[in-house]
Amino acid sequence: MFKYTIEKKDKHTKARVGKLITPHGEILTPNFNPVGTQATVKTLSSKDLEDIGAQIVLSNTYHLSLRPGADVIEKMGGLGKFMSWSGGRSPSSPESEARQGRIGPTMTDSGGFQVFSLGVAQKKVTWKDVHGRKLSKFSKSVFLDPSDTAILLPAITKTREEKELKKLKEATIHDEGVWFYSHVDGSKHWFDAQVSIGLQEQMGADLIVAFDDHESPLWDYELTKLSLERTSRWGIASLKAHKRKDQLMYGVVHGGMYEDLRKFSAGFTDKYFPAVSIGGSYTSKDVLYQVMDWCVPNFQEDKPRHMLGIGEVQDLFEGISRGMDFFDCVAPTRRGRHGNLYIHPQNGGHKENNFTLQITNAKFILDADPLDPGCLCFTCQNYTKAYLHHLFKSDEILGQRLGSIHNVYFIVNLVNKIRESIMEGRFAEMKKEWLG
RNA sequence: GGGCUCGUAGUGUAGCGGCUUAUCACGCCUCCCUGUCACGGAGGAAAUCGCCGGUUCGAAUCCGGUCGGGCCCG
Repeated sequence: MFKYTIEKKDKHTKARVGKLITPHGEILTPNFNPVGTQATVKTLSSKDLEDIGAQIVLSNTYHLSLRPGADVIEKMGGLGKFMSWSGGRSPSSPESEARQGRIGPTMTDSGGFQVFSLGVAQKKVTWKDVHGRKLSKFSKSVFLDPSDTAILLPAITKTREEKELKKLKEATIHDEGVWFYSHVDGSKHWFDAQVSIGLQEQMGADLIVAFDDHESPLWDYELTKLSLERTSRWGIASLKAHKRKDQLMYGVVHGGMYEDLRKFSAGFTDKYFPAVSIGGSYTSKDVLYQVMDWCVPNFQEDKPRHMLGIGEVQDLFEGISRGMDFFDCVAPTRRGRHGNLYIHPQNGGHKENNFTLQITNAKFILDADPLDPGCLCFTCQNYTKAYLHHLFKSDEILGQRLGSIHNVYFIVNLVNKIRESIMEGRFAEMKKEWLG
């Protein structure tokens, strides 16, 4: 039902091109998965995603189980059918092929990360460098002190004052799972491996993720080790709970920034799971790349490798060159909605600006050029920077949509071009052109 | 002709003798966003309080004049 084959390996790096066959179509790697947390990639229709060339969409078990409920998605024919996702255009199939009724590949995240990102990570911390300057990267990565308990804020608290006045509800992590409070209505819920996998089986995505515990990068070795032990235990429990054979399950590597924990976790995950992923939060890009360097040598060649939550331009190059196959990230859509739009190196993109420009800047008021000259996306083919600037300054919905179309197109096709460069033996060259 | 009102950043406003180096909102400028609670988060610039003159130790705040807007009575 699933088959992963390596088609081509790069001579100078660990980069590789592969093909994953799933029940709902094949996916070429390296591959970027747009994130559609609530069964929608915000502002984009399934037709938009097809036109962009996306091959798979990632949704979230936590969000969908709270609303509309995994049972609703099951009754509506599963995640792909529910969102009318017909999949990307296969290079081998003709443009005119009818898409009616076809369902494309989907993936769900386990919900483990949300226990962290909506709970443990809620306390605000600003990272500073050795000179006391605020770090531009990861400055929003917020982590609780190990002694604090996790907090979830009910959505019914609308203003900051209300939030402060409301009694904050704690989420508590136990050996077997997590109690947490819904951000939708404040109701109490239990998540563990059996629950997460059961929900993911109901929703029916092709690729699913084992239920994992997420360490804070601020935690010391002992706390991180305890967290990793939970992840390992929950991973095995996830495998035991998993019945459907038409779903491929990723195990998740953890261990924070500790070499021996990461190496152990990578080997452990590779030993038990048919597919491997790397999870975590990272205080810098250096740590992120170091973690991948530790993990990858412990993975077997022929298993799909997913880099959870990662997908900025530089990180895609560094991840692919280290042998990672799949990436997902909210950056293209979130940046797209906030007017932070990707541009190629020849148009001013570089590492320092994350290959983006801020379209709301006043210098674009009368700019008659396309956003990213040379880009073939719908936005760049039809609109000027001046118009995009106006849309964002006016808070018009079309701005968010055109920004998202461009950003997702940019990243999906950047990875597609990287894949081609590996096939043609010029990946290192392309990486140098982009990163210098 | 007489009377009453109002005049504070781009806009709308708070303050009505020392607690204000003048409040708040929007707007403006810039930065940030890595398994999305997110049209979100952070920072910044910008007003000699219509003008002139008094009273006072001290005036955006009180008084007089003046200019401008609005209203009322003849």
